[in-house]
Amino acid sequence: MSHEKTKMPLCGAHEAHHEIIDRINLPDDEHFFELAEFFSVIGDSTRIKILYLLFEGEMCVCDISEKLSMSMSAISHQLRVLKNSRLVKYRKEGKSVLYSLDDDHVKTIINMGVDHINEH
Amino acid sequence: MSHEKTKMPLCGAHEAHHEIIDRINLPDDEHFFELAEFFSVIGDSTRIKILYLLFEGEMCVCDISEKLSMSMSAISHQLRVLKNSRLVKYRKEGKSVLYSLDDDHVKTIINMGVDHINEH
DNA sequence: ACAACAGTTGAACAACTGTTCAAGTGTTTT
DNA sequence: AAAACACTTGAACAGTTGTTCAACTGTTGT
Repeated sequence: MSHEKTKMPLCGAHEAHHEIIDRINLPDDEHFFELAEFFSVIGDSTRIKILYLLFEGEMCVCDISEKLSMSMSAISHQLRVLKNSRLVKYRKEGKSVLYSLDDDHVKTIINMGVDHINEH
Repeated sequence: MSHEKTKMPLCGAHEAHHEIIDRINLPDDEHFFELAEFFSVIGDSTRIKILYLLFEGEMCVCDISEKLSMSMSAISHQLRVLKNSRLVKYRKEGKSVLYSLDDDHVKTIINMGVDHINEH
């Protein structure tokens, strides 16, 4: 018992635990980085507001800007982030650029976030 | 009707589009703030790694620290964030503090994030 | 009682993020 | 051609975030 103590590289916790822990194989860092990046994108209130608006249908930058009482520049910057994460797509129509959701189940993910908050 | 729609200016002069937009009622800022805060918490790779480990069962700070090759202090700081968001709970056992998931459907939410990434 | 252990905490600091501002593109109207 | 419009872009700036460091609490072992 006292001999094993020096061998144990981790805390003096139960060996049964360690056998379980050592068996856990985590994905590589790239996986976690991409996952974290995705959740960070919807982890900003401005971007969630934009997504909420786009739940109703496609919309131009000008309208989003007006509806959220923010500058077009600020909205444009955030739309680029959403676009880069494939949450949003766009099409040009004359002077306007019409944005819409690129992915239907983003709505589902956000609603699960709403559920989590409402449960507490 | 459909031909006119494509040529119709969306901002400024014409009001047809505005009538639709004006009807949209967004929740108040507090709702968006809480939602964004929740997604920000799982929008960090260290915290997602911790959650992945806790998917396998309860674990002490020391083990998480060792498994992720990070200082106990760094892990402890992040566990506090997860605890404050009710994603994680803990119980004390001697010198150790054993952390575990507080909420089962966090796993579901993260898996939806994985799906989103894999689709692109 | 003392030392080692497991973990927490606050301050400090570098890295990152979101908004603003000013200048730019391209399209439409006059 | 020129002006107005609907955006986009890069730089700058303040505010936020994650990790480290050092000091601390409380428990266990000798």
